[in-house]
Amino acid sequence: MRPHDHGDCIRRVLDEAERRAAEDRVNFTPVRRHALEILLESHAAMPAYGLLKRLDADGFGSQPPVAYRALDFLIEQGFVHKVERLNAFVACMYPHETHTPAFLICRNCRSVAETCVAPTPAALLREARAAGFAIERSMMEAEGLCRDCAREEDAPCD
Amino acid sequence: MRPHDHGDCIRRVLDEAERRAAEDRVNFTPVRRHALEILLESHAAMPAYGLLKRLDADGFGSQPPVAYRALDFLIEQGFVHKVERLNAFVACMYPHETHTPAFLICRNCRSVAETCVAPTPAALLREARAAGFAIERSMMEAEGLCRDCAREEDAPCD
DNA sequence: TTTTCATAGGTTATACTATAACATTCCAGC
DNA sequence: GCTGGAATGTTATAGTATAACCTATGAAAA
Repeated sequence: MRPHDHGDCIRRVLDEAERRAAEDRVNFTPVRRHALEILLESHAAMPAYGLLKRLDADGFGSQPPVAYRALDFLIEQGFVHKVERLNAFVACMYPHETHTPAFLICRNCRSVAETCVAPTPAALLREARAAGFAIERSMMEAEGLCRDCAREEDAPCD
Repeated sequence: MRPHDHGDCIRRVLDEAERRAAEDRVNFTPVRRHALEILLESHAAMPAYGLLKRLDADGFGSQPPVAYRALDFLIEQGFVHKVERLNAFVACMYPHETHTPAFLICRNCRSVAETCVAPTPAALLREARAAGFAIERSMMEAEGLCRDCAREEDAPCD
């Protein structure tokens, strides 16, 4: 993850979510908003039960559906993505555009970088068309080493 | 899924797996082989506990590690892929080449078509390079409607 | 106003997915 | 025959997700 003003990051996404929710007339309730805030705290993926623990600590209830319902809503609205490889969730960094999420997942520090690629890669579209398959959603996930962790592995004093 | 001779399909993949296992001097034991045979029976993705049930019925043991160990081996060897979206497993249709699996997952019949696309899409590679991220593996999964199910949805007598 | 309906949230229970940890067996190579 | 590694057997438990049913709230219809 490149250094950046994370406060800005949070505000920008939260404002955009607020705006979009109002525009779409969907109910951005306190528990939903707070779930998004929690996910925005870091760029690492958070498991549902990690989110639940935080929601519980903040007085929103302790049962799994509390977390899963908030996540369902946030994903539906495109504010959050599920990282399938990790069974974990990250706030979307590009809530202003519909897109196919593509993740770079660090196997060392579990950080997740969301990158901006085309909605669906042309090669896959071609294959789908040839097979008569109608793509509705797609996703890409890559695993490897982020810049920082690669540096560490190189270090002689590992 | 296009009509095809599924017997051929199975034999081809099984032979190739056998050959590769011998070549790589890995131990293609009965339970591992049988797990692959079970997964090859259909192009739908099978959950680990579905596989386990089948293995148990065929006398290979009833405890989860039985299935997960076989799957670990088969995935390691590239004979099987995990479909993350479904938490389920499919036999690889291209065991003779190292590749990035790309799946077309039908939301209706759960069939999974593995398509042949480039190892990692150029756009993602570019993004990764820009972020200083070293990709080690990647995958793509698309959800939608397969040819057959699309036909059904169109049907007036739905 | 009262009814009605849809949406959100509370609560309990349970199903599904995956791995840790340790014991045992078997075989290859010394 | 001993030794060490790989595979398997077995028990227990951790982690992920949803079903089902109930209550509250509020806006729209009657």
